[in-house]
Amino acid sequence: MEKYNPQEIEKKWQEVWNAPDYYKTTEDSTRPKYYALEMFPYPSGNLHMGHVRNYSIGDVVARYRMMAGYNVLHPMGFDAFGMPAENAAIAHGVKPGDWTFANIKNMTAQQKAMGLAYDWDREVETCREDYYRWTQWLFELFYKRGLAYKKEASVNWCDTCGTVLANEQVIDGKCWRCDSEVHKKNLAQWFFKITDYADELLADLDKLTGWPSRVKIMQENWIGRSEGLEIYLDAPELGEKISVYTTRPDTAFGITFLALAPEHPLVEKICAISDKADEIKKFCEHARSQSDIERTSSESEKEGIFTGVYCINPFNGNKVQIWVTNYVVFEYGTGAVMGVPSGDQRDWMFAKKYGLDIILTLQPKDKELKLEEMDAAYVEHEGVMVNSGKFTGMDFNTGFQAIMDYAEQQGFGKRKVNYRLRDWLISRQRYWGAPIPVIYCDKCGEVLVPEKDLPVLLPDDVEFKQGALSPLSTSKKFNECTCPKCGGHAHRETDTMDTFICSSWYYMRYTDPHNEAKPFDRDKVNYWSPVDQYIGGIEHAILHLLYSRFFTKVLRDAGLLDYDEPFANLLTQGMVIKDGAKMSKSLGNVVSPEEIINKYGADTARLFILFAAPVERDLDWSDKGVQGSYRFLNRVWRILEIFDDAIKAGNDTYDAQILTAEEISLRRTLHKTIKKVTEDVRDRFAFNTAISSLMELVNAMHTFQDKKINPNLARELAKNLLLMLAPFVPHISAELWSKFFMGDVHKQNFPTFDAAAIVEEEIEIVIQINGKVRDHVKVPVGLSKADLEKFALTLPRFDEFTSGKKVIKIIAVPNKLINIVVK
RNA sequence: GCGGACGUGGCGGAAUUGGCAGACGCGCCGGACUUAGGAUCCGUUGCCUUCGGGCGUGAGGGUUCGACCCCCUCCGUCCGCACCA
Repeated sequence: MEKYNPQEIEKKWQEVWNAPDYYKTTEDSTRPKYYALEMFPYPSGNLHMGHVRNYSIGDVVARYRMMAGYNVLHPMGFDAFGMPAENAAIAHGVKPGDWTFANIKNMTAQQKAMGLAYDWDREVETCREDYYRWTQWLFELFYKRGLAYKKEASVNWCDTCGTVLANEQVIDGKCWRCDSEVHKKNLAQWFFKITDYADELLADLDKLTGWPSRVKIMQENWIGRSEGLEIYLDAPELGEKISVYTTRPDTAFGITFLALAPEHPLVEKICAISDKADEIKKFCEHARSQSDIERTSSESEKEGIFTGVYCINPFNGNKVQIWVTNYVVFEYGTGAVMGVPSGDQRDWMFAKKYGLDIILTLQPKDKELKLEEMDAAYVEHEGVMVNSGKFTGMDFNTGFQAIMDYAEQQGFGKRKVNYRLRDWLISRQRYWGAPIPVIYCDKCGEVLVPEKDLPVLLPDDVEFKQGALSPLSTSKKFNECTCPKCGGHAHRETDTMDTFICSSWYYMRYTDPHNEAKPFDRDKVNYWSPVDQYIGGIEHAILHLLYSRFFTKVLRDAGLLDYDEPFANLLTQGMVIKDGAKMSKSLGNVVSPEEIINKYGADTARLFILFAAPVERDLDWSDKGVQGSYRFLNRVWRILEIFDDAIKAGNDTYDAQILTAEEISLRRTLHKTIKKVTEDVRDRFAFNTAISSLMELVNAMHTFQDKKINPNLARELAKNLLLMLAPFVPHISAELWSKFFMGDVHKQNFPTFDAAAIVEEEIEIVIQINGKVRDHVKVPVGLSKADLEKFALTLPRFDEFTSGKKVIKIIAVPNKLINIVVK
């Protein structure tokens, strides 16, 4: 047999797998379905190790399920709209589409060089007309359902990207993509009403038993549900009632000031009657010029200005100063906050800074608080109410409810649920995205592009000027149009959609990718969905995963599909790091997948990446470790070469009774390995331990390298080893299989273990004295607790172990140990 | 500040239900083969040791016959959220 030559055999098998029908998938009611999915990539041009890890994991899952008898959907595609294509256009004058498709071509070649089992016929590219046509169609569906609206708002603006961003896409005050500072701008923008689904998005997290709790907690925090009371405070000078929202209605008697956000509409009204109008306006300008970070970081200084206007606390009739402050967030609650310095640390600090009154409303039970001695607010949710009129004396829980009841009875308050989640800002002032299919008519106003006219195509006569508003507005043929309703003069919306919209439904399109009449067929999407195993990075814990859940629920309500959640199980893989840091060009620690594959082959790359760490954890890249994986594949090759004659001489059915003791033991190792690998792959995604047990098996086979081996056993070993290796290292498995066996290794059934082969007659148990291991003895398997206790007394070294001491008791655990407790 | 995860040999990691800590791999050391070895094969490898054993899973305490695993306190690393009223 020739030497293991990965370059040669990998090319050979990839050609087989790339045949158009090889991995073609169709619905099949006779087998259970399994939808395995890796997050589709942005076509940056080259695969990086993170992709290799992602696809290696997904491929093991998919190939294992295929061999285990499932009808597996395993597709791949590209999240192909996005900024880098546009930047390439600005920098090098290439067309975004040309740049994108060239990158896709390159990356597809690299994916194929990994030997991945994809149904390429289902490939989806979100920048293609036959895809974004349906993205636009879905936008219209949202619009018709009242879930898409345009409004002027203070929004996040990234100068570098020249566009607005959704809240989810601002990380620590910085742009998620380019890391530059984001600031606020007032613009009329399109939003998706994700807040309508806040409650369900939160509640259904409980259904996601196959998701890491980490991700669910992050989404829970992001949605940020809270229950409280809205209170209306009369402001006689303004002739208005001011609404505030609080989660601490029990402290309402302690209100000593009211804080408005600078953006609050009442501020203007106040300025109209206040003699401090100039100062107030100046303060508001100052606050608005601050970044979100400056305004909302818990470290930054709280600032405010008294307006000179008052309102009335409806609970006790107290006159309350109205302030404008920089720390109240306009978008949350009512944009106005009641100030209770005794019960809220921020209010405490604010009151201390500006010398405002403080009224204590809650006393802890164990010690008495005195205002003069306090240096912080009392924020605990327990104690007895004080200074609270008829509520004085009630304990926290009773008073909390009683105050809300009272406010509702009196009509100056209402129980309210609030969310931190904001609506999803989906317009982008960029070119390379799906145009928002809306027309503005001089007479009819906002009009949807009729379905028959979709897609609204991207024009090619645009100018890319960084920083300029919407490149689409520079296109002559795009901008001007006629109104679909009245035929009059109109112009088009020139913003495009957030690319996260494209990626919110691609996994549905995979189930019916060529449909020209609708985004996907309902029966097909229902057959395949939900995704049984979704695999990707933790960076999408909120973003893509929250948006996709939202989309699924909207499309369900619209009757397009019949399930609640898109991804039944989620696996968040760790990063690939080197020298203690994430691989990055600037650190110069990047290892190119192409290089590794050229040098050692895809099988080695896949094996190493699956073996080196558990999938959820970060993986330390090690060149030496890669060599170790390469060495292992050579060992597999070599041992089958050594067994060559035996394997070919053996039969598939034989009587295992005739084996020697050593052979029986080797066969036992084989079947234990089958059990272990099956459980590790199927139940735990513990590919590292699955591979380590395969290594143990190969090591055990090597003990026969100089010995005669029963040909039937050699055959059984080779067959099952290759079947188990097939999902991990498909090329070498296919090659070796073809040398010894008929058919296609990947179309065989994954092996099942022979329970009889695993049974051992004797087992070694541990003898402990006071919990310390002192000896090992062999006993028959299954010896009962009672028999084991009796057996303990007959141990040859029993007297030695217990001499001079008193035996207190004997603990026996069948098949495990005997522990003799002495004193 | 709040929430979460993690902490095991020189390194990556294993120990799935409270029952032999360190599987497997890397590295190191030794041996075989060899003109040669950076190929391959075999073996050793937690620390200490008077060779009986002692110690050992971030630190300290607890529960238990028995704890990497459960409980308490603390330290460290990483991640998420962070004036959301």
